[in-house]
Amino acid sequence: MTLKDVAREAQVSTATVSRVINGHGNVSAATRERILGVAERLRYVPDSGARSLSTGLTHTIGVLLPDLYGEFFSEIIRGIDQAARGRGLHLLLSGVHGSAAEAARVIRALKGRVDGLLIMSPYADAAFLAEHPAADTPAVLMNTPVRGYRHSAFCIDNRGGARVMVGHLASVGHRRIAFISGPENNFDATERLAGYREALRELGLEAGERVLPGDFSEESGYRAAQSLLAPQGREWPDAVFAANDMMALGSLFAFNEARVGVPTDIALTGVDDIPMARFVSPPLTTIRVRMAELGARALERLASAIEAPDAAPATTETVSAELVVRASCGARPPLASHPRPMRSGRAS
Amino acid sequence: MTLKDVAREAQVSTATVSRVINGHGNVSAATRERILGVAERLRYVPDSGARSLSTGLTHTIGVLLPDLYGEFFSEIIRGIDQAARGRGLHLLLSGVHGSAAEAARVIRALKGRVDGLLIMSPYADAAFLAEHPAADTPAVLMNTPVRGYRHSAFCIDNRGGARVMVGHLASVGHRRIAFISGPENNFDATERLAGYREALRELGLEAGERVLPGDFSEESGYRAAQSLLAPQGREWPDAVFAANDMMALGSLFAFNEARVGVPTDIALTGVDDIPMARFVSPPLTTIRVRMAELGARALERLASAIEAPDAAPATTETVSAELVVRASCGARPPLASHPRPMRSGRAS
DNA sequence: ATGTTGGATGTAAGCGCTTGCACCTCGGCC
DNA sequence: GGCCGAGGTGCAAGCGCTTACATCCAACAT
Repeated sequence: MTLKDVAREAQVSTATVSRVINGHGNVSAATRERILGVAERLRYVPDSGARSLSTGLTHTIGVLLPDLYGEFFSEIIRGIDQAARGRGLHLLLSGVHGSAAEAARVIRALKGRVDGLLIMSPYADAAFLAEHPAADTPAVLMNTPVRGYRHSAFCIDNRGGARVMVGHLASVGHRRIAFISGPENNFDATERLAGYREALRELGLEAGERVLPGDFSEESGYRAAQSLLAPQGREWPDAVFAANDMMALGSLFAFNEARVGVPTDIALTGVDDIPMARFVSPPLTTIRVRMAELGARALERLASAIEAPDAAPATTETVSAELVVRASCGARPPLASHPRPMRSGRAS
Repeated sequence: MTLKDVAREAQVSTATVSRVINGHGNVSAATRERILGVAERLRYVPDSGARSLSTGLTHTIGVLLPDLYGEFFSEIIRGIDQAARGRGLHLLLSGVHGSAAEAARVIRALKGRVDGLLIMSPYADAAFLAEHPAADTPAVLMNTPVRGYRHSAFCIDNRGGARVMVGHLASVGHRRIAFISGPENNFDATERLAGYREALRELGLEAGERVLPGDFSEESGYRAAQSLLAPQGREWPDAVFAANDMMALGSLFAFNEARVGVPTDIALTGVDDIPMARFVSPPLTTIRVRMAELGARALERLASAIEAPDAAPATTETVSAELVVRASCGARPPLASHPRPMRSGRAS
């Protein structure tokens, strides 16, 4: 079962077997065949753990995500996996829920098992990274506020996406554009809010600025819309821009309940392009973020950083967000057409 | 940076340092403190790879999934991750796309890096498992047709779920129940079809049996519904039971286009309870499968198999599928109420 | 015939850690 | 006072593999 067994059986040294298994060095054809035969017969499978110890290479990437939940992360993982497969790398996955301390513990536990780290964690700030044991391991950050001190980073262009959306709403004729924000301490959320405000400023629409609290949940979007419609409230805005699609959906239900027409009475848009966005009525105009691409690019970057540790300096790149125009923004008549077919819901 | 460095610095042998780090053996308080201090100062982090080689334990589970795509697998992974975290295990993830050969290659590559395998692959049949190198590694199968030869297995109760659905439709008064099937070589699909047929038989509704081809895609559901409505066709069935929700949605669009009322003219149901199911109009009656639970239970089973290799025999367990009654089956008036709030769409 | 290759193979020293066993040092006991 | 036991520590042999270096030998050049 081990190299040694094969060596003994084939009457050669372990070195020779190792050479054959790895295709290294000079081994005569005869010996090679013999060894291969024995290995086959003994069902020998090399122990990659031992190999890693010896070579210092694990061909494995540690992936730290804040949560393994939902379509969002499944997309990232898919992108990472695809890129990893292309490079013959394995993925050691870890959903980090708790504190910075937990994140640090996980990273420590990965020492000696991974060649590099892909980190997406709210706790992965500069202090954390400087202080903690990731120091000696190549790492790439995903969607963190940290601008690369020594690590490359990939971020979603939340700010740009929000600006594009506001620009689009304005171009369709909406002047008073309200915003339903996300959690206050959330990086994505604050960036989107900032983009919204910037765009209003640039377009001279500050007068219509109105920010409603939200927390990314459908429920909070529902409440935000209700507060907007409250009788004692001000005049309705022309459009509501929710910081994510789930809140936009919540708002949509509130509007439906109140018999407020979307987009006839009020336009509505979101961010994320979740699968449901195209299925609701009216289909939701939103911002699509290529999470799979983000994951794939981050892995590629990490892989090159591992291959050539000091070839390139740490960079911070941005994955562009793209406007997806459907009916809810009023740019098109809300026709009840058949959406384009989706990928199969089940794969097994 | 290594054990040896700490030992030298603290003027003790590596054995003692190892004991302190692992909390083993008898070490005087004084020495322990000194070593801990040095370790801290040197930022020593044990190399878990080396530790694994020495102990033979990796505390890592290899997870083989057919594809890392979509909500379905993200749920399984989440369940696995949660259970793994609870037991202090890491996850080595691998999406296996191609052939049985590729699956075998991946399993070989995992030798020495994992303590056990969680396998979900259409290629993981009995022959594959007997032949291939998983033989010496504890493994648990998920949702495969194989009945445990030496491996435990967890399956979704597709057949039972389908029967429950047919029973429900019948109880609501539908007699002629059509079925849109999934891919022919798909295990889930064939089980659901079998359940449908069994239930019809038991209920004496064979006369209404009608199976339309489908492939789990929305598009195929759309076409199936169209063929059902085709003018030259037979009389419409009372209900259409699609083998998954995506096809049910496709059918729903076809019915909408044809101005066929659901559930007034025709009832419609699916399987999977994808998030969209509750958002469409009318909300879709469906079968919910607890994928996260399946993943979690499979991991628990594997973990105990690893701890006590021959404590329990291989078992095949079934994860129950549960009926979710909404409006599309005609059991309730299709009211446009606000669905219960969903979990946040974004977590970062 | 002797020195020189260079291909084929073996030797053995690690990689960083764990752990059975041996060793030492005491306090306590008869 | 010698013996025992036990806590505290070190020694060294692995775990399974890779790889620099040494070795050997046939073939070849001079």
